[in-house]
Amino acid sequence: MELAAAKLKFIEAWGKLGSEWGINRTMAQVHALLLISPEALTTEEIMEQLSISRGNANMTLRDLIGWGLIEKQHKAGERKEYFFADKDVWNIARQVAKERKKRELEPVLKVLNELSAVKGDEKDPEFKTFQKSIKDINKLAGNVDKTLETMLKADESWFWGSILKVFK
Amino acid sequence: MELAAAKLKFIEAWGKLGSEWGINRTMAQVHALLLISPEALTTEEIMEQLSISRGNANMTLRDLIGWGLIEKQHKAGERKEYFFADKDVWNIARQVAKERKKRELEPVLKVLNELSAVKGDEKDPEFKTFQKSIKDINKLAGNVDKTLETMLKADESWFWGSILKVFK
DNA sequence: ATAAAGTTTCAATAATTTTTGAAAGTTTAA
DNA sequence: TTAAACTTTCAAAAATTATTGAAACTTTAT
Repeated sequence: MELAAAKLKFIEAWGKLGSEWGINRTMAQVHALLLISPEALTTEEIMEQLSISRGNANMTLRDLIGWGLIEKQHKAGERKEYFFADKDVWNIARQVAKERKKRELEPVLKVLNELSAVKGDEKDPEFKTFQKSIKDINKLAGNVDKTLETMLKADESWFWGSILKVFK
Repeated sequence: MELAAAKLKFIEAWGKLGSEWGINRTMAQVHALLLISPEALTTEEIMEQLSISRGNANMTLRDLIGWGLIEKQHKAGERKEYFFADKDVWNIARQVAKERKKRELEPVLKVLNELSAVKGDEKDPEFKTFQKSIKDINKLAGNVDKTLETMLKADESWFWGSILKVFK
């Protein structure tokens, strides 16, 4: 396979994975493009390479900055803004984990905690089943939360080294 | 909070979480409903409680069966089909992990492996950057894959016990 | 065989999400 | 200032995804 074809394939695969995980396809594709670009790119270049509109490119780039996955770069003596992606895959994973934890896991944990406090008739099977499910989900979510906390602070090789050693 | 209100809140929260993770909201809500129901429910009851159409209920229930999250139950002397959810939250987590691994992670790993094999000019920064990103993503995906494999076979308390002990 | 009870299908519709593109806004240099 | 270069916004359109509901189908009991 040619490099050009391989790049397209990667951008497509990354876009598909993103959309399956609740991340808009274009956003994942722009991220993929910047991830494999040695140089920072302009909005124009991104628009052209992915055949997307200026508005879409602008919004998507803004979102990616919001996710902490890319940054703006200014080149001396140039008006144009350039964009580049952090190439460190472990940083990317941590950044995504951090944002999704904050945006999705934490609100759910909050609701689960409220629901844990609901009182009811201990003899009522409806109540007992509800209570047990909430308790179990809460426990699982708490474990996921603690593991993510560790991951966010950890060095890649230590993290996987520890996990894979135990799981040998 | 009343039990009835709490149930609605749980169904809503579960539906929202599902939709943020690429799972259709109705599917997550039906799952939530069955998860907190001590008894198996009929299609009629599900339609009514969630205000959804028969067609939607039928398709959603079929999908949930396909994900291995619920099962059909036949009651003696009754024509109707009843549905119930596995209440074991660890089983649910494993089942979801198993399906998403199969449906999403594995296809991506396949593409990444193909892309790892692409040859090019070692002096070309375009090629070097591409190659490094693919390699790094491949490594991360491989570690995730191994960890999921372990999780799929593991007992809940052993799994979290091992992880949290190391990460203390 | 037939009718009632129940289930499935799927074309049409509705809802939601994404994208466009042109206008408005901003910054810089002369 | 002015105008060119560039960026941002957002209402409208397009694309995608989810839902409906009625007809077709299947199963069971008589």
